[in-house]
Amino acid sequence: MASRSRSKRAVRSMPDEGALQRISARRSPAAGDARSLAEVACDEIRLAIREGRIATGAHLTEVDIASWLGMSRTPVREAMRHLQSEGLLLNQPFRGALVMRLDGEDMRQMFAVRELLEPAAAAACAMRAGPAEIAALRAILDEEALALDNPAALIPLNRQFHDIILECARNQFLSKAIAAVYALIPLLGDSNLLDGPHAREAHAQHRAIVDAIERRDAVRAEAVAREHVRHSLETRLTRVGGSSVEKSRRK
Amino acid sequence: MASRSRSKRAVRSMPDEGALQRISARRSPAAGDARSLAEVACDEIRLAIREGRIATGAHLTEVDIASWLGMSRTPVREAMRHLQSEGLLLNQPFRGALVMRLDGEDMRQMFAVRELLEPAAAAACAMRAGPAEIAALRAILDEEALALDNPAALIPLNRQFHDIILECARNQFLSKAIAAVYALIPLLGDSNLLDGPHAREAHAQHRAIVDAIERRDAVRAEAVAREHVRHSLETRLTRVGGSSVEKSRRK
DNA sequence: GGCCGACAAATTGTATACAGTGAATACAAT
DNA sequence: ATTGTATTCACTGTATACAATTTGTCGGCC
Repeated sequence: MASRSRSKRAVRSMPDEGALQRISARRSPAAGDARSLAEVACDEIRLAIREGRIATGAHLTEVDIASWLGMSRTPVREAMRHLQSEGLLLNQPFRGALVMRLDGEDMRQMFAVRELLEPAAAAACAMRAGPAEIAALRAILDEEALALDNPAALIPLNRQFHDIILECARNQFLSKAIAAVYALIPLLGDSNLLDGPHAREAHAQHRAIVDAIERRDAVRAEAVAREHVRHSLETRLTRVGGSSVEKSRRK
Repeated sequence: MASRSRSKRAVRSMPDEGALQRISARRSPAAGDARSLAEVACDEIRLAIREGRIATGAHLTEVDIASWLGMSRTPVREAMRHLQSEGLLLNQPFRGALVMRLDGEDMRQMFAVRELLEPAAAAACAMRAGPAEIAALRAILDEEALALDNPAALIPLNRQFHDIILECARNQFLSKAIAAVYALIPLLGDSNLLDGPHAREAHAQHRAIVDAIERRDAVRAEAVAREHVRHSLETRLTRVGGSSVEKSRRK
């Protein structure tokens, strides 16, 4: 009935003028940015999804994003295509893109695969790690120990920890497979590490994994890594169950 | 306008003129193609790599591909970006892209991960398969049996077989992870199914997998699938060892 | 009142122009 | 001859204009 005068159905999820100004401050010509606008767009969109500024299920169009980020459609298009191939966005041929949304079943599927891959990475790492890698892991552990109640610091540390193990496994296909799964983590919302008890338990498991790696105990590393993934899923599930978040039924 | 013969200059490591003509016949105005040029470009490049018309290690530029396929740089660029994210091409920021090449170690890594994922898919399928899926698998088996010496028919059947199992596993993340690994298969060169004995053994294993699935014997399905992957790697390795090793053709 | 076709709006798909980057090359100075 | 510097060149990164396509809406017709 109401004639569509504007193209802003997803208005509430789009950052407005304030954010726009903040972002497009990137335009300094002399700065050695070295990142293409497409990469910037990709990261911005991903971040906005992770932080909930763009809601899951929202409808995105190239021009909206382009004007939001203050660039032309070309790099935005490239970024959206990339996010589509990652699975974060769902392409609709002439109608824009939808931000994918995951339900509890999807989450279970994700963790089932992680439970397959991450223990394998830990085991491979245990067989290949050299002194340098073990030292790097220990350094992360120490930093984690000091940041257990500081999620903002803990989250990148956690990522580094898993990256080192993955790199140490020296299997590009394992890395690719895990990356394909991790790509959808921004859709899960807040990190588990915001939860203090979970962070402590996760840190203890990290320590156990490094201990096993240092002893070249691949079996133990694999087992602890599997437990680590399981624990992560449990925390997710209890957090969802405990909070008031309910699945919205609207299509 | 869309003239089909454009300036075909500076074709260095490109397919020859025959291929060029064959491809650019795509511009029929009435055809309900429904595929974007970017998708066409993506498929053409992938196919050319798989068939060896574009050598691994070759240097590709957007303009070369664009003039080869008779389209503008925009869809070509999109396709190349996609192939880069798949890992088939290696991007060099302002200098084009290289066709990735895999050595024996890479191949071992790939099969190590497949040995992790495909058995899991078979097991999940064994737990979830309904009559329809089992019938579909049996139909494929029958067709395979008739085409054991016809690789051109066998190859798509093989893909369908694995696709059905994967879909039946009903885990989008497992699918994504396997897809990430499979994406680099075009770099491996000729299919194992060109080898008669291998094709027969693979068919027997397929049959054993379906039998296990039908009996809901997840453990057995998993074991046979693992053996299937191992056998595939062995064939690859012996073929490489036996045939002319053309590793260092060019730097 | 409901169905059907044409028109209009919105959005993507594609082409192309132009600017920026980094390597190769030519040239001058030592 | 060698090295340092300027120029050129091929290529990508980005913006923008235009074509194609889908969908929703409005009017007419049964």
